[in-house]
Amino acid sequence: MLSAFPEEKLDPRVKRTRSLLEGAFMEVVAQKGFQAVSVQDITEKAGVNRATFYAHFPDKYALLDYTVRQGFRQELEKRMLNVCTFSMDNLRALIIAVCEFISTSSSHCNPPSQQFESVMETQVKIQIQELIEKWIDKLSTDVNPKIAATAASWAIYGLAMQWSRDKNKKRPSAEDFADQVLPLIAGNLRLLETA
Amino acid sequence: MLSAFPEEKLDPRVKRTRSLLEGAFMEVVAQKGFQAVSVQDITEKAGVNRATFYAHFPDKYALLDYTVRQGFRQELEKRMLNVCTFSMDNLRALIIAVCEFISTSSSHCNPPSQQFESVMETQVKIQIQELIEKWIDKLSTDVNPKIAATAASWAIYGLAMQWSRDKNKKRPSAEDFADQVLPLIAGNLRLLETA
DNA sequence: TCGAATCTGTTGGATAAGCAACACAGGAGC
DNA sequence: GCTCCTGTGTTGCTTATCCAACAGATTCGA
Repeated sequence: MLSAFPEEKLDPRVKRTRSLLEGAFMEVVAQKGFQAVSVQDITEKAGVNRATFYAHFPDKYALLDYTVRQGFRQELEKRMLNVCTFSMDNLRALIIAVCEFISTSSSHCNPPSQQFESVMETQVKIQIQELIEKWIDKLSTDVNPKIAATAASWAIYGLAMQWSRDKNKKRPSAEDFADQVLPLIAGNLRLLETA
Repeated sequence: MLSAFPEEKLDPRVKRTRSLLEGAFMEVVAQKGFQAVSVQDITEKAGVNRATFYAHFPDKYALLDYTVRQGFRQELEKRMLNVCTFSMDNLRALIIAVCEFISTSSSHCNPPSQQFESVMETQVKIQIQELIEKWIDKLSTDVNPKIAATAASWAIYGLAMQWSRDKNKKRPSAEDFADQVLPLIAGNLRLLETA
């Protein structure tokens, strides 16, 4: 598999350690919430020395960044969105991915702190933007990739956020919601005609 | 917890490595059978360097020893038999433990090789024997601990083996079987009167 | 307000794990 | 016979992790 992310030639020990920290982090955050969690909690649960933690991350905020980033990348990989070109179907799949990632992630942190949501927003938007920018770059269009990708990433995240916060019984499924907003985003990209 | 097995002050790295090897070993053995498995298969699946394997075990047979030993210890710990004294209830629990351990283990190795069963028999009997010897030591009785423990361990293992090979529809549950043979074993220990 | 306790980052030296390379031992096929 | 191939153990050197100890920050209750 030709991944777009070249983080695969790492020392096995490094992979292992980060993965252990990531797993432990998610567990303890689910139990106590992000704020209440200490670095000690994480390393203890992970079976990793505290000094080793600091060799990888400056603090728990950096681990949160890393965890969210990795999580969303996996979400994209799962749907093969990391190895594809632009199409309406893929854009739709991306919107669904964002909706479901936000939904499951935020339900996974009790209580959901401001810190948490802010980091999630930053990291996820960055990756949406990078992906869409790559999509546009591969097309021959006069749209400015950076501009269009920025607009689209903000729009997608905002919409997905609103959807995930919607507690109404009649909230549409992620798929239906994606169908609903798809033309809007596509118009945002000014790509309705080229694809 | 005051465990009878002092393997708890190990460097976290060696615990981790052995546990990874053990897990990978069980997986690949379940897939290909013990004979067909190579050291490479194991280390690859475990994400551990092959040289590291040899730093812990001379070959795959030693890993089999280790895995069986650890597995049975966990079986004992699960039932709290590693931290108790002799009683009929505990003897009964031990018989059940042996039955179920043999049953699940041998169903877990396809094809079940001679090597496999032989190692299992050796390792499990050793541990039954050690446990019973400790039990007897704590009692004030004129029974020779080594002799009695040897006889009991062979008898228990043999009976459990026979039970686990019994493919009859009307095979009793492990509990019923234990009740059935309990007096026999207890007589073997000549402890009917002292407990 | 003052300790006591807990958590945070950081350091130096010890130890385990990783890696690449090697010689060697079967086994398969020609 | 031969070579090719795959797996086995072993080695010297590099790198990551562990550990104990430290000083400073923060929290919390007396």
